[in-house]
Amino acid sequence: MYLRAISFLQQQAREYVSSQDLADQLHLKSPQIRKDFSYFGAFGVKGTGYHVDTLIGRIRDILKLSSIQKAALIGAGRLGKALALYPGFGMYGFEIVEIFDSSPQKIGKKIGNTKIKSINDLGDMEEQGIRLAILAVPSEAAQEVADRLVESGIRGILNMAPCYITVPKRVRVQTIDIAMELGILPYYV
Amino acid sequence: MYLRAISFLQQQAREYVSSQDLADQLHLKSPQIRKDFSYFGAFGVKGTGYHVDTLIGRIRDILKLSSIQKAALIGAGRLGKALALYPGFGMYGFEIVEIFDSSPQKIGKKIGNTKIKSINDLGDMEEQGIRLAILAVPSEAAQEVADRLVESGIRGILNMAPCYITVPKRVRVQTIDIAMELGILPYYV
DNA sequence: CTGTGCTTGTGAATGTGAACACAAGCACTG
DNA sequence: CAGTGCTTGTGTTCACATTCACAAGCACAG
Ligand SMILES: NC(=O)c1ccc[n+]([C@@H]2O[C@H](COP(=O)([O-])OP(=O)(O)OC[C@H]3O[C@@H](n4cnc5c(N)ncnc54)[C@H](O)[C@@H]3O)[C@@H](O)[C@H]2O)c1
Ligand SMILES: NC(=O)c1ccc[n+]([C@@H]2O[C@H](COP(=O)([O-])OP(=O)(O)OC[C@H]3O[C@@H](n4cnc5c(N)ncnc54)[C@H](O)[C@@H]3O)[C@@H](O)[C@H]2O)c1
Repeated sequence: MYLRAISFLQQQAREYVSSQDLADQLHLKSPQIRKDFSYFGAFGVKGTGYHVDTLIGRIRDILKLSSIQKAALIGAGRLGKALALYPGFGMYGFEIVEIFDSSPQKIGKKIGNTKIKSINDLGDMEEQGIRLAILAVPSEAAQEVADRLVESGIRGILNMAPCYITVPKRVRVQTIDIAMELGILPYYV
Repeated sequence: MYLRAISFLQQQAREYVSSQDLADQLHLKSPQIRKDFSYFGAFGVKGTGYHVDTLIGRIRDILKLSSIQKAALIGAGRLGKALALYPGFGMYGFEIVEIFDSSPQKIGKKIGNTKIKSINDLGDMEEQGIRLAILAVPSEAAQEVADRLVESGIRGILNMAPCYITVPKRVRVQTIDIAMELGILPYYV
């Protein structure tokens, strides 16, 4: 969240930012931000604020986003297609290098410059340096595909299906349930 | 989250569920679940668990998801198209009744059964009983469109653009930044 | 109708994160 | 070089959420 906000400031050629500025932008309190940054090691300048470039570098290092991270996309349906063509992953240094699907109609076709391969040709992801996967298959297939991904050496899964998937401890899953997020709104409205 | 998990059990014709069962499924501790449900008012049966149908009804009531909620979609791009055709909103009682875009190439075309209208014909959402909007426009346009939505009487916005938008206090915003969620993974991997 | 086995509901203890308040420090001015 | 204005870093306080532990209660069996 900080990385996104501060990258935005970088684009505007801002050199320094104060905790108060960030707090206003992110709708947080300024001590919160100073405490967080202090855990990274102190590098703010009293009276001036934090050096934007330094801050971005530090956060990227901590999040291990300094080097390009390869990712595989599973499921070339409506959502999968949108994700495959989404340029926003680039900002965090992600690159979708493989797309897999199970549908014979889709295998062999291309999305952008990437050819859709059969899920049966998943192979060894670890060997290819692909540690992340984006899962955009129907809920019913999510667990089965996750199992295959784990077997192939994937270490992190971004799950777009509205269901829990079970994986070994060494694998990290992050689930986004878009409908659920929308479901939060009526309560407050 | 509870609603999703328990709806799943309902589909499997499960009649009762214990806090322990749910805890295992959601990777939580069972007292957490009992505490949460106790805030809703006690209605579990000792020795048996919670009645699935009653629980779902209660949670839907609290979240104001008992009646159908109309929603407008803004932005008929790649993501917008996927969202417009996504059946998963139905589970929470949502229905996308209007689609708006600014591109002359898209206005007038249909996605599913819904015609894409011009953003200039937004009109009065409140009058039409539309209180929610899904925002799937480029980041640069997000704030401007949000302002127009607020003006038209929208009360809740699901923002898919990777940026903060500022709205009056009476309006609630929920932002999903898909790339950011993926950005969390490398740290743990 | 009594005993056994679960499961709930909740007071108390624990853990954790946010907010406050302020000393310390840098920059810039005259 | 002293004075002024901002901003950081952090010890302390506070608030809240999670977890524990256990009495109370229901179902079902014999
Ligand atoms: N469409 C949306 O806007 C949206 C929004 C939120 C969540 N989702 C979720 O994302 C997932 C995909 O949604 P969608 O709308 O793209 O669905 P879709 O039906 O358009 O696409 C699913 C794709 O997955 C492929 N697939 C099915 N089983 C597979 C398997 N075992 N291995 C590999 N590929 C397989 C299908 O061939 C298809 O191409 C679903 O779980 C859905 O709930 C979608
Ligand atoms: N594509 C994805 O998978 C993906 C993933 C995560 C987030 N997002 C975000 O979702 C948003 C949309 O992404 P996309 O890939 O669909 O982009 P897109 O360029 O394909 O579509 C954007 C649509 O918005 C319309 N638009 C532009 N300005 C508008 C305005 N002022 N009023 C109404 N409509 C307007 C455009 O005509 C276009 O149809 C972006 O903010 C993007 O960052 C997309």
